[in-house]
Amino acid sequence: MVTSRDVARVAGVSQATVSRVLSASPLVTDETRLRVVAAMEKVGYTPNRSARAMRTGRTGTFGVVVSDLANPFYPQLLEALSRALDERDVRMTVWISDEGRNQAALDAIAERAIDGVIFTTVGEESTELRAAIERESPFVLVNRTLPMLSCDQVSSANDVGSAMATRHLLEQGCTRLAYLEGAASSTTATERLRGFQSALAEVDLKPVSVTGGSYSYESGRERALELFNVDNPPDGLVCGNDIVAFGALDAARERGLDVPRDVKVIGYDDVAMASWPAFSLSTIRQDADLLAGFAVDALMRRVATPHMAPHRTIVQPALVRRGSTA
Amino acid sequence: MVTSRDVARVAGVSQATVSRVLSASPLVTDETRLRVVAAMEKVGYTPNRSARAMRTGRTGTFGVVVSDLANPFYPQLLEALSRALDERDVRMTVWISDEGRNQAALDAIAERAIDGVIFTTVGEESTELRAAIERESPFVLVNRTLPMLSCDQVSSANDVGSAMATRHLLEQGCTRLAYLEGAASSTTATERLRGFQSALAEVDLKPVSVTGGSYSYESGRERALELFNVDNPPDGLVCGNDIVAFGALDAARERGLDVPRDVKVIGYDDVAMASWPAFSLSTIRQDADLLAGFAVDALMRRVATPHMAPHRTIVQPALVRRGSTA
DNA sequence: ACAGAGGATGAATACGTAATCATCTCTGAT
DNA sequence: ATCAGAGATGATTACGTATTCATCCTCTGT
Repeated sequence: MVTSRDVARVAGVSQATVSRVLSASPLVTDETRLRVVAAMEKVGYTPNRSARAMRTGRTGTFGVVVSDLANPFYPQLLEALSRALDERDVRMTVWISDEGRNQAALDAIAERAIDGVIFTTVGEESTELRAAIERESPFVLVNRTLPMLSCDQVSSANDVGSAMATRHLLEQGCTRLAYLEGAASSTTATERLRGFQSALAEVDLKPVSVTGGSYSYESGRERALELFNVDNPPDGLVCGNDIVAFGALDAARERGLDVPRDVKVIGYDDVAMASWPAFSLSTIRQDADLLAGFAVDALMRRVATPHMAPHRTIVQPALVRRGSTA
Repeated sequence: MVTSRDVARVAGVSQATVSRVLSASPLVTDETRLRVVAAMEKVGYTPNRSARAMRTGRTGTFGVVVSDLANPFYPQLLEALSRALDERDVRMTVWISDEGRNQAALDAIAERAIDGVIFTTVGEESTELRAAIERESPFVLVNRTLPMLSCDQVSSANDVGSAMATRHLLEQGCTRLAYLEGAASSTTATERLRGFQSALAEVDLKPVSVTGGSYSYESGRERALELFNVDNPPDGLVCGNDIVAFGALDAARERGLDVPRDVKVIGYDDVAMASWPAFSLSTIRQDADLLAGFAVDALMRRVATPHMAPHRTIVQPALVRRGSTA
């Protein structure tokens, strides 16, 4: 392995000077800087991140915990986070799992393997997060909110978005609306449900049905099939997310219902598939790049200033009109 | 920060003994081991990975480079890799991008930020990989093969799988087969095309059409629409992967063609969506967990034994019959 | 011309761990 | 009873970098 000492020897300077060149210190003559850079080139030097990490206490790596890659929104968000981190020259260590990897990522902070972590999913119960706050482990929630938890959070205005979706269906003439909630344990689900209910309350309407389930295709399909079985079925379905909506669309197709004539369907997220002609799903767009950028910035600030007061960032969603409602 | 020295002081032993306990050395009495473990517990000790990495030269982290998360097969593969690495107590640093992040991951090896890297996508041109071999940077190709490159590779038998798909359509009575190739730059695409051609040659048939494109929904849809425009359109479509097949299915739907009566469609990968009733796509299953497990094992061996002769592992795919061909 | 300031560099050290080497104790065989 | 050898532990060092402290040199203002 070629070290900064080797570079120093070749350049005829001390190791300290090489280090100064690496950190772009102004205390180095242009002339020696050039000599050092040339020496680095010549000996093929690459700084050792492990050594640097030990010395500085910073690894230049953030953790990202993501669950349920089966929902295309998460790959999309992961990609956005990758881009955002890349732009800031930070590496990304990822934990994927249905549940319980939160602790693994927090342990990695304690082990000094990463500088902080971005959680894209957390349940209501968050004992380990409270402990992390105590311990001052830097972390940020993105896409999920826990109002009672005093930490940095970045999310989209789920209630606003869901209300937009609901009003859109009302404007399109729907009168019998059903809500297909996502996983009850997730905060996005409850927020979106609240938006639906408040939009209905504005016009003094009651929902035909509100069902709980999971954020999955199967869950959406099964619940929609149930809904279409009753006498006076709903003419509009507001879905917890796009995947649930895809299931609902297929259920309508199976029942021989025409979308949007017989029943209108709207989702949430605007995943890439929503624009496929097979679905042409109206939905609420969440700007993953925006969420990711805010999350990364928040975490960088948190790492730099541990005692900063927690900050909450809320991104506004947007309605995307497609064939499923028009 | 609490260090192994703190533990040593509390336990009344030397730092060396604490280190020995950490590495489960047999040279420690059960009695002192217990005392040390108790001290760790008491002071809340966590080993510092950065320091350990500097000392041992191993980070306990592998890199994974993945492109095109829009194709659900990759999230699936990424999740499988995450599982495989997790089981072996190795962390996973991820680079996501259309292209060109290969170099970033290889740089991370040079910087001692990771021990090795798993590439899930590589193009034919691989100058940087040749350089990596020269430099003895440990890496493994999974899901892509480069026969001319002397490195560890894990892939499924794409030609075999594609031939299986083709024979299946022939058995189902198709006589006018078209092939919708994936990205010509990818080795999987050319291998799968070869399997298609050889299966047709077995029965002395010529393809109606072979078109190049990308591994995307749009590419599949557009090419299928073209195919359905001619006088005597194909009655079977063999697609480069499932996403292309989804596009083809939607094209058929748009044209009012019944699947599988008018045209049969088969994909490749068996992503989760393929089993959705909306598609019910027959396809060739690749066992992502198997690929991931082999890839991780190969990389661990490569890291442990740099001069080991390169090894190639090939996993057999399996036919999955669904509605699109029956 | 000289003192003092500040700019540029080198020497030395610390980060936390694993591993080597040295030391000591105890057991068992002669 | 003595000694060899193994087992258990402690002292010390090295990993590669960033940073502090010390040193030297040059330039400026009087």
